[in-house]
Amino acid sequence: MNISNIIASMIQEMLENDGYTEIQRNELAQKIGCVPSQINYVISSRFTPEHGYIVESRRGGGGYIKITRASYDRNSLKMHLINSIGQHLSENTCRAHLKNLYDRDIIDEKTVKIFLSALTGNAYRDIPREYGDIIRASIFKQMILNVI
Amino acid sequence: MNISNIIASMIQEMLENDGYTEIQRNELAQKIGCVPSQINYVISSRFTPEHGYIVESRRGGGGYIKITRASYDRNSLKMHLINSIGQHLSENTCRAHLKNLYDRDIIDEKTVKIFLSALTGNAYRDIPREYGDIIRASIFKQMILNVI
DNA sequence: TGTAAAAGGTCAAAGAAAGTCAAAGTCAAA
DNA sequence: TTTGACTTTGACTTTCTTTGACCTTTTACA
Repeated sequence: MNISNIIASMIQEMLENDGYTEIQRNELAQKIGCVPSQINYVISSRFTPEHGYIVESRRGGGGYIKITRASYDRNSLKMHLINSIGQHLSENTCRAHLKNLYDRDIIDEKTVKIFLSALTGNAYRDIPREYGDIIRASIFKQMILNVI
Repeated sequence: MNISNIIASMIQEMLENDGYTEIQRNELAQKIGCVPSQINYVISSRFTPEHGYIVESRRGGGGYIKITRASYDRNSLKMHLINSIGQHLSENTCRAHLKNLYDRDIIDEKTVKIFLSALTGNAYRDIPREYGDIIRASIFKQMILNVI
């Protein structure tokens, strides 16, 4: 059993109660006996949106890392979808996904509108296409987790 | 919990009644047990116009710091907000705006979550900050118009 | 009127977390 | 045995907080 797995299962355990936990990075690292940055490694390799987690953090005095498990129960379609999207997402593919979700009655019209206002349009015109597609992919996944 | 958060929630509490409070900086600092300038820090990091507050003060004998929660109607607030955002929008400023909208009951908790998932998080860390701020500004405005 | 006292304001340094990145290590599969 | 994915490590960076020395404005009153 490597250290990363141990860290991961510790975090899992903390999440057990209510799918939510707040950790102090340095404190946890010390308790486990690893370098602090390994906590980051574990989080970024095992607690990603693809895995169904939302991570927030704050630096400075009183800083923390907050991990939330998005409720899976709904439909694994959500996870499927998220996992099917790579690092990039074009506007067209994005629209296709949304149409699909709408057709299946997974999201309503208003929600489509919200998604579209965040994922298409002028917003993306002012920066290189490359970056637009990266950010669109990332936002899309995050929104699927949070909104649906 | 760090001291700044404690100070902030004390001020929040004082504002609760009628969205208005007047404090004595030194007195408050003494009561809390911090240096007076920390009060300034808290005010300038958490009670800004972006957060929806107006702060006035006066020095000398009988001096004070007056904090008021600004109140506008929905529509002018919306327009004001959109106009106040330029080409760039940092994550922190964005959060401040959202907190403000939430505090004023203009958007509910779920909507905050939707906004946050579109406007913050790892999505923006994979591309140069410059572009992230541009696209955040753009999406934010678009979402304000479409969602609220 | 001029000066001391009483506020509040500013700023930069030090401290406290978390984040990033790349180099080095491990290990199993081809 | 080489390769490539995954881990481990640590130096360096960024962000947020705490502290204190010094500054400015206002008032009181000799």
